[in-house]
Amino acid sequence: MSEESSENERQRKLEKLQELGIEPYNGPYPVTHRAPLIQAGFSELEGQSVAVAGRLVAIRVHGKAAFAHLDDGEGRIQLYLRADTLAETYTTFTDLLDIGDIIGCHGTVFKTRTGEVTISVQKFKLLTKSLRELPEKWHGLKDVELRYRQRYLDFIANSKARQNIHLRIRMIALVRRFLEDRDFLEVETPILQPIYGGAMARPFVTHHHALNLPLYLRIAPELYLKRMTVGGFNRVYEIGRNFRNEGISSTHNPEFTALEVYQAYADYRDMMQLTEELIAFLAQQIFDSYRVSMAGTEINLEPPWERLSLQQVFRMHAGIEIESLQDLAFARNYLGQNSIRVEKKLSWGTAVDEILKKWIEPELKGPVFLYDYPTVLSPLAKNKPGDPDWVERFQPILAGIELGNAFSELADPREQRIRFQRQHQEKEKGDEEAHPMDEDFVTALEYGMPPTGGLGIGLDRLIMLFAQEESLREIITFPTLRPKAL
RNA sequence: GGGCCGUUAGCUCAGCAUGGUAGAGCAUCUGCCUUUUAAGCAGAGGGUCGCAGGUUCGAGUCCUGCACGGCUCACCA
Repeated sequence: MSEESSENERQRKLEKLQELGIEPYNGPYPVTHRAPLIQAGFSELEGQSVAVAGRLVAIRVHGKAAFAHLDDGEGRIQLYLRADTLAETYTTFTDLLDIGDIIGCHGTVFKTRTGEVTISVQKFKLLTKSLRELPEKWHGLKDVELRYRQRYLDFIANSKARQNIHLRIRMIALVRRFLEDRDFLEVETPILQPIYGGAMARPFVTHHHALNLPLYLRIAPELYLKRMTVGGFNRVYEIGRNFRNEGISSTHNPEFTALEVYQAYADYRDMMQLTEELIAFLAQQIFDSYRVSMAGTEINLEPPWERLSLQQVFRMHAGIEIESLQDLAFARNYLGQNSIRVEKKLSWGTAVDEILKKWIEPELKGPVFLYDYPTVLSPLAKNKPGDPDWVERFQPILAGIELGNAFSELADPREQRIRFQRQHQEKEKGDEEAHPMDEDFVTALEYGMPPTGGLGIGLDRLIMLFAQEESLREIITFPTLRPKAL
């Protein structure tokens, strides 16, 4: 087989290297410079000696001289190797090293006649022998299954894949900086929870042996973060993984990274401001502009963002009064006319939700805050003053995508208990995503939670939009896949 | 979970409508080559065509099932 013969070829070279007394897995190596710095600082570095280390990604042998490209993780730099400088080690390089091998080398910086900044190698050291052939140099690794399964190959072969992860890391660091600057404390709350909550979703279930207890992987940290505001932590946030046992799609992964923020003595209007300022800050830091190209259109993220109540948006985009959907016969008729399929049991809440998600939101370029939601859809949000049917809740929409969810938190333990009981009834009726009763949380509210604004943002989706990708998997370091059957 | 599409050399892809001994480029190997950059020139090796059945004298190609993946619908952020 070809793979075998190629591996044997590399195996043969590895054995030959050992015969020559060259250790094929070596290290460390004292690196003095990184590729982008050598290129940027050429005028100062010309003629100077530098030491670099990285993976050989291209080799061009021209008889008694050779060129190679080294990828050091930050960039690529060309190497120039000559038989007269390197003596007998020159043939070691040309005969026994391969694309994919990791080496360290030092030499002087110069420019070739074509103007490329290059290191004229004085000495090199093999650090790691690669036993498998890398993906093709020109087309890279295209096969999406291989790209996600062997993500390390994707990162080696496709610079956009690497850039996406760098962007992700940078954005998350910037979110932390933004919140630290506003005196929010980053906290850690349980991922393993005896009662899951804070969202409507099916959980993953696991089991603790010593306690002989079923535990759920959190679907959201919400109820614990609110317990912290009860405990006197007035500005908290958490960035972490949530787990939802739902389908996988270009905008859903079973584990995803969410930001949740809680600010005591604030409400959802403050959270709107926090949201637009946060995302505008990210755009400024990353693109140096409020105008950002997302999903094929330019979006202006400069605050303040448009704010549309559900009443307004239903009038504008659906041409109906939202309350008219409380008449289920009308709702059924309307959904049918617009060929919106509803698999769940039709109710006032599901009708609103379906029209919003399938009909209205995809049309909204944004950025826009949709606000004031029906209470039935929001078991943890606070009612609008004097109006039990509506809650103070909003969702930020960007390029037709729901980026998150926020509300004035429900602090009244009596009302919270009733909402839980209603959810519990839905669960009894077979709604697997209904919120379970959490007595301990209600108890916490009975001790008193300050008025609080809460915000959740799906960071993966935000990163996806900033990365100009159309699938979450492109910005998730290791996307969830079914293991290959043997 | 449903529908549609895909799976051929290490990688990127042809070949399949009309069945007849498996192709190209890159990579690899051999030879030549001291400023190339998808280096070049000459030659060579490399395949249970995703897996299992079926139809057929004959299947990469047609049919069925399965696996994995992508898109999409459904659910959710």
